[in-house]
Amino acid sequence: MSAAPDLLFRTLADPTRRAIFERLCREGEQTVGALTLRSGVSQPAVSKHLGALKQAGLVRDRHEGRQTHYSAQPGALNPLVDWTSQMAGFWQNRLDALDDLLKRMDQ
Amino acid sequence: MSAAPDLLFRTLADPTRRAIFERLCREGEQTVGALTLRSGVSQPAVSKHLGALKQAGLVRDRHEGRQTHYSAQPGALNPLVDWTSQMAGFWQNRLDALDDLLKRMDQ
DNA sequence: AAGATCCATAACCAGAAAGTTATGGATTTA
DNA sequence: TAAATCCATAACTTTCTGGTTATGGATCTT
Repeated sequence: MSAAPDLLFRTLADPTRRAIFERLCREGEQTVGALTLRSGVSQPAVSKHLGALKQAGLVRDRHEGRQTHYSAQPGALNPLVDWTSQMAGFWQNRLDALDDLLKRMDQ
Repeated sequence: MSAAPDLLFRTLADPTRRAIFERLCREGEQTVGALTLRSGVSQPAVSKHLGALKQAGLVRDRHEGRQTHYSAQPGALNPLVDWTSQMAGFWQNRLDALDDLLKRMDQ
């Protein structure tokens, strides 16, 4: 199985980090400074969160002069979607199997 | 906005706990003892994880004599699906907006 | 060139969290 | 009734993690 969901879940588990990612999704590319302003934490904390998001593939960075622009990379959420539908799928399969069983018993 | 995704992400971030949930999804209802066997951790640890999963609404428990049966509640994953598609949606909206802008400029 | 700004990294601290062993209540078995 | 089994909780330890302040390199401004 892919180890991808693990890193994604761990990365998105922190509220501050997830809020940063959400802002990037909603509002598009932002500099570290802009993100820091409404994050409620210090600039180094934001930088660290951005590093974690980047390592999980959830954001990209683009250097421009002395500032760094970050943007969301929502395709990185795909393993999460896959995992979720897989879980739902297992569930559904077992329901189907039960259904089949009941039908055969009914005959 | 709903605080639901937060608890879900936090709960599913732990690999051991997620593995337990996955097994319940794949194989259906299990007792604590059965889950403990292939979990790699002690029985109290499994009980604690099951408690966390239950609090997040991801599992149900059913008492039968001295054993407790747990089963997955995959509907609890819905807020996760919602959150994910919302993020993807924001992204798409911004792409559309950009597209519109370019079209208008093109005129 | 000097000063200011932006950001990343280092070093450190405190609280959260996952694991353990010990224990006890409830139920089943002998 | 006595012993064994199942599970949850308590108490404790250790590790991980998110936060801070301090600092420095790079770039922009004056």
